[in-house]
Amino acid sequence: MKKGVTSYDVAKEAGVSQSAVSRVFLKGRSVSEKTREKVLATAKRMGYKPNAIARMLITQRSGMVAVIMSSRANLNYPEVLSFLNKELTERDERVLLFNLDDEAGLDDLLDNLWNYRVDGVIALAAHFDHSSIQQFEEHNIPVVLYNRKVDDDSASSVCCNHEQSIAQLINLLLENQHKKFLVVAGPTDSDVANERREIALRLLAANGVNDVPVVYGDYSYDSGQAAFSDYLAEYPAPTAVVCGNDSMALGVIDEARKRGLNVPNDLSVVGFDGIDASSWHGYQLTTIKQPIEQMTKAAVDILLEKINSPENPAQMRVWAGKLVTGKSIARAK
Amino acid sequence: MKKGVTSYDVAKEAGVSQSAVSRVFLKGRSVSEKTREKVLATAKRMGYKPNAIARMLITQRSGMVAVIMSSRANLNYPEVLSFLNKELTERDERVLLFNLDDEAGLDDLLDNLWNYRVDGVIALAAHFDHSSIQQFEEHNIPVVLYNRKVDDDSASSVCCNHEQSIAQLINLLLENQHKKFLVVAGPTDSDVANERREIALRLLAANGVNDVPVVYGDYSYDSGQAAFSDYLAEYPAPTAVVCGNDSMALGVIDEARKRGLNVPNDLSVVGFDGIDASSWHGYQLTTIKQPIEQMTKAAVDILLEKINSPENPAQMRVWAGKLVTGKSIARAK
DNA sequence: TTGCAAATTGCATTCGAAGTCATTATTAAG
DNA sequence: CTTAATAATGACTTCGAATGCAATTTGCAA
Repeated sequence: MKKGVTSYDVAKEAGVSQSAVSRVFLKGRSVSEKTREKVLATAKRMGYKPNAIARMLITQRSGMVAVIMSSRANLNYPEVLSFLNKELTERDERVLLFNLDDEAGLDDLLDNLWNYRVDGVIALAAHFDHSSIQQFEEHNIPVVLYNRKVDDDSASSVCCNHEQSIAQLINLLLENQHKKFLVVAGPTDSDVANERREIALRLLAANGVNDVPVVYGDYSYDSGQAAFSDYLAEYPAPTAVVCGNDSMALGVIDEARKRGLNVPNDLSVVGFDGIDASSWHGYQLTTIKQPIEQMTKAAVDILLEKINSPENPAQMRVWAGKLVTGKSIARAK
Repeated sequence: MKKGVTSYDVAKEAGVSQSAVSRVFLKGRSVSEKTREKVLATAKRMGYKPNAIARMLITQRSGMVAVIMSSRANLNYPEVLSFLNKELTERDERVLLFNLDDEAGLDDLLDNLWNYRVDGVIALAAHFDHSSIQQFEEHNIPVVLYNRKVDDDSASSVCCNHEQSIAQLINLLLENQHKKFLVVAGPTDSDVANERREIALRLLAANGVNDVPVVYGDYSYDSGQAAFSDYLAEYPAPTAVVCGNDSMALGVIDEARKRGLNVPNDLSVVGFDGIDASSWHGYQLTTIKQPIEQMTKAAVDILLEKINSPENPAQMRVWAGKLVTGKSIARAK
C-alpha cells in the first residue's frame, strides 16, 4: 500500500466501479467471476487493503471489543485475556485494551471508551455499580461482566460459583477437624475479593466457627507473606488459613515454612484460582480452578449474541469451580 | 448518547455550525468562550461524544497502536503489556491487541493488521525476517521490536543486552568452579530463546567448556521439569544448569529436589527474566532482571517519534540486565 | 468615530468504503 | 426466439468529524 491505495484507485485501474471493488471484498455479494478476478489481481498488484476505519464509519460497526482489565488483579488475568482474544478473533472482533490501574478511575476510562464506538465490552476489573451499567445502556453498548455481577441483573455476566467452590474448601478443612481459622482476604476495593471473604466467613459461621480473624493483602505473594507474618507477630498460629487467591496462599505457605511450621501438618492452607505455581512441586496447594476456557468462551458468546440481537435480555452463566486436591491440608492436631 | 448524537445535532441545538462544535472538542482551536460554553453545555445535555472513528478517517490517524504478542512466550509478558498500555495511554494511543498463538502465522496476522491503519506496531512475539519488515515499510507503519532485532538494522528495537547479562551468570558459575554444565533452552521457534542458548554456549566455549549438552523446553515450568528429568534418565547429573528463562529454571530446581539433589549444594541453577516467583522463599533463584519499565517506555518513545517524524532513521536501544543474586549457586564439589 | 489587525465563525469539501436503487447483461423456461 | 426472472453493475448518497478558506465580528489604538 504505497501511501493509501483506495478502492477508487483499484476501480479505475481495473476498469470497474468503486462499488464493484467494494463488493469483491465482502462476503455474499453478487459479483461475476470475471470481475472478481480482475479486481483481486489489480488489488494485489497495487497493494490495496480495505480501510477498516472507513468501513466502520459506514457500517456503524467497529469490529472492536473493549476489554477492561487491571494488571493488579488475579494472576490468571493474562490467561483470560489470551483466551478472550482468541475467541474474539475467531469471530472477527479485535480487542481494544483498557487498563484500570492508574489514578484515573472508571469514569474517566469510560468517558474515553465511548469515543471508540466499540461493539461491546468485556469487563474484568473494577466495580460496576448500577449507574455505570446504566451508562452502557444509554450508549447502547452491550457489556459482559467477568466474575462480577451487579445487584439487579441488568448486565450479563459469567461467573465462577464462589459459594459452591469455597464451600468445598471449607468443608474439607472442617472435615479435618480444623477449629482455628484465619482468613487472608484480597483488597477490599475488589468485588471478587470481598465476595470470597464474606462467603468464607459465612460458611464458617454456619458451621459454628465464629469470630474468625481476617487479615488483608493485595492478592500478591508478598502481601500474603507479610499479612501472615504480621498476624503471627501478635496472635498464636491458626491451624487453617483460607486465602483469597493462590498467590497469597503461596506467600503464606512460605512464611509458615520460614518460621518452621510444617505445611500441611502444622498448618493447612487453601487458595483460589488454580494458577500454575499452585501445583508446583514445592507447594501442591489445594485450591479451586476456574474453568477459564469455558468462561471466556461464554463471555464472548453472550456478548456477540447481544451485539447481534440487542433486544436479548441480560443473562448470567455460572460455572462450578473445580476442586484441585493438593497436599496442603492435613488433619488438625 | 441516545443512539448516535452527532456534531450536527449538537450544532443545531446550540445554534452554531458543525465546525464550531468540532473545534470545541479539539485543542488549540480558535473558539470564543461563549460558544465553547454553549456547545459544551448542549453536548453534555445531549450526551454527545466525538466519534473517534470518523475522526480517524479524516485525520488519517487512528490513535491505535497494534501490539503483537504471544501468550506462550515469557511469563513477563503481562507485565510488559501493562506497562506498554500505560505509556501509550498517556500519549493518547490505544492498544489494539494481536495474538500470535494460533495455527495462523504471522503473514495472516499482518494481512489483517494492515486493514486497521494503526499508527504503529510494537512486536513482542514472532520472528521478523527482512521481508516482514519490508512490508511495514511499504505500508508506512513504524514498528518497534521488543527484545528482538532484524539482521540489518532496518527496524527500531529495544533490547535487553543478553550477551552481557548471560556473561554475568556464566562468570558466576565459572568462578564457582563449575565444569559440568547443562543448558535448558527455550523453544527453537523463538528468536530470544535461540539467542540466549547460543550466547551461553559461546561464552562457555570461550572459557574452555565445550560440548555442553542442550535440552529444550517451551519456556514453561513443566517443560523445564520434564526436560531435566529426561536428561537425568540418560546422563549423569551436571553441576550447573543454565536455563532459558525463570519458569523452566524453577521446574529444574523442583525436579532436582524431587530427586534428592540439593540446590544449590549439589546443583547450581540460573534463570533469566526475574519473574516474581524466582524470588520466592523456596527458590531464591539467581537470575537476570530485565528493566521492563525503561524498555517499554523507550519502545513507546521511539515509536511515537517515528510516527511523528517518519523520516527518522531506525534506532536501537539496549539495556543491561540486572543481576539478581539469589541462593541458587554454590561452589562445585 | 474610524481603521485595521486579529480572533471567530460558517460553508463546503474531504476522508474511504458500503449500500440503495435503477439499469443492463445473463440465464432459464416455455 | 420470446419473455420473465435473476444476476451483475455503476451512479450517487451516506457515515461523522476536521479543515481550508472566505466572511464576519471583535478589540484596540489613533
